[in-house]
Amino acid sequence: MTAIKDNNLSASLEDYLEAIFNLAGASNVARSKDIAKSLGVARSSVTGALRVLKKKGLANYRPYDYVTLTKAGQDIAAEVVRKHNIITSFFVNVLGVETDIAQQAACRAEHTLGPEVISKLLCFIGFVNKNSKNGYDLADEFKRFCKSRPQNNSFSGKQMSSTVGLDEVKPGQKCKIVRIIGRSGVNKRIADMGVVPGTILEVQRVAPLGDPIDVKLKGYRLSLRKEEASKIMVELGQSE
Amino acid sequence: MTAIKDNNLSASLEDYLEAIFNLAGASNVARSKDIAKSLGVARSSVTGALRVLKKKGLANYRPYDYVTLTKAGQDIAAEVVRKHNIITSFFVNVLGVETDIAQQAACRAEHTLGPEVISKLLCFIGFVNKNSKNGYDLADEFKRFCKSRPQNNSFSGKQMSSTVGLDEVKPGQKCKIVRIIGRSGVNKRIADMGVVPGTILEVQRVAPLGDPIDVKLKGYRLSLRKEEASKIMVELGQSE
DNA sequence: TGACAAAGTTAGGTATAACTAACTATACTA
DNA sequence: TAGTATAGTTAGTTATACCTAACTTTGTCA
Repeated sequence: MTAIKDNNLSASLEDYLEAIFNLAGASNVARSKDIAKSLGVARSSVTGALRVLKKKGLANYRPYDYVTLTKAGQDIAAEVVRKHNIITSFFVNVLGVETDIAQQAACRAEHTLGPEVISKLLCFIGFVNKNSKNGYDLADEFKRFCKSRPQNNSFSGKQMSSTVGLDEVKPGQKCKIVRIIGRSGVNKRIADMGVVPGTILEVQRVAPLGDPIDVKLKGYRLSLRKEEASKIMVELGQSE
Repeated sequence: MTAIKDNNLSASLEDYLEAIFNLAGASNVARSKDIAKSLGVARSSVTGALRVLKKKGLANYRPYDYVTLTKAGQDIAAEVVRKHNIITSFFVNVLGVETDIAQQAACRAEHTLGPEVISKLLCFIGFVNKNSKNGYDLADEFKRFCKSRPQNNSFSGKQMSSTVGLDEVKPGQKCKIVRIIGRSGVNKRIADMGVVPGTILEVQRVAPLGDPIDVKLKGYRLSLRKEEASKIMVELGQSE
């Protein structure tokens, strides 16, 4: 039970670590102003973050002094940078995403992809490179493939049933009742009026604040309160 | 200037939307308890999130009532689910990551990958599938490639110079001074004592609280305060 | 050396997103 | 139909991570 290494750094703190690591570069030193600029935050936010990093033993920080990373801080920062580079490299070299868009996406994704995915990604980049040397350039081949079918946006995975509440239907639209939600009391009242699943109805008029809503069904008119209408789930686009 | 659609949903709210969308499934209705369970949060947190989603016009919510998504909410949820599926599919089918790890990673990454990356990813999955039909199974080939070189963890992108403050060096270790940070006053004082970049020194004793630190350099001993030592950046692993 | 600008800090405030504990509404069941 | 279990809400607290405005420290230069 002796102080297990607490690796649970927030994405924000990892960003600070990475920024300091990158700024340190040649001089091993980062200045608060530059950290603030590179992360696009106020100077005072940097002060706060540095206090936390110091408390976690990742940065050497004393007020009004230069900032350096401890060994532990450097290790984490190096890992973040490594992830960042792997992800960017994949986006740019394999997927062919534009460099600055890839950079931004990588910066956001680097905190969320775990070691399994990262190592596979690294391996995959190696695979693509090796293949490219063997005469079959995968990245190139993929680029050609992309051009041949530019807009293939069909990957829904789930059949989108466009079911909405009756309170969202606009005047003039026809729809079919799919299901009625709600407690027995209200439910029964409107069921008595012929409002049951399967019924096709047409919205005729919606009052300014959406209450009440006038609908036509089975030849007669009905005025529903918005609260009731929201409980009647309907399917749009009924031609008849 | 008429109310431009505010698409800036937090990752947390997108998660709620996705959970409601998935729970709704057959019945078009989600219950607070189930949302809480599927996201692993307290029931009261769901109430709070639902209030926000209602205010943004994404969910139909009234206290003690069932929850449904508005058309707008459904659209966003469907997009999140779509992303989720694309990312998971890529992780599992192309990279060969284990399904539940891929699910978790996808769930975290789905909020951070923008449309460019997602569309490329989608396209890439199509590319891999097509290739697999043409006799060259890319995913399979990659799996074999992975096995042939299991531990290829070299992707640093940046030369890791293991430079730390002298205050982090343990007794007995030798190191070389790389750089001295700090204001002229202190800087000059220790420079006069022979502490200049390039010097190799050995840490002899560190007092209990890390202050002072006794070092040996150029044949004589020196006692440094921790504050001073932290400003002396050194490179570890000097054999001589 | 003393005034000034730049860098850094503090204080105080906001928003998000979670929690626990206590309360209230709803639904079920005898 | 009364009592109770469950679901849902409110109130109050915590932690993160940002902000602005005002203050302090530091370094430079005339």
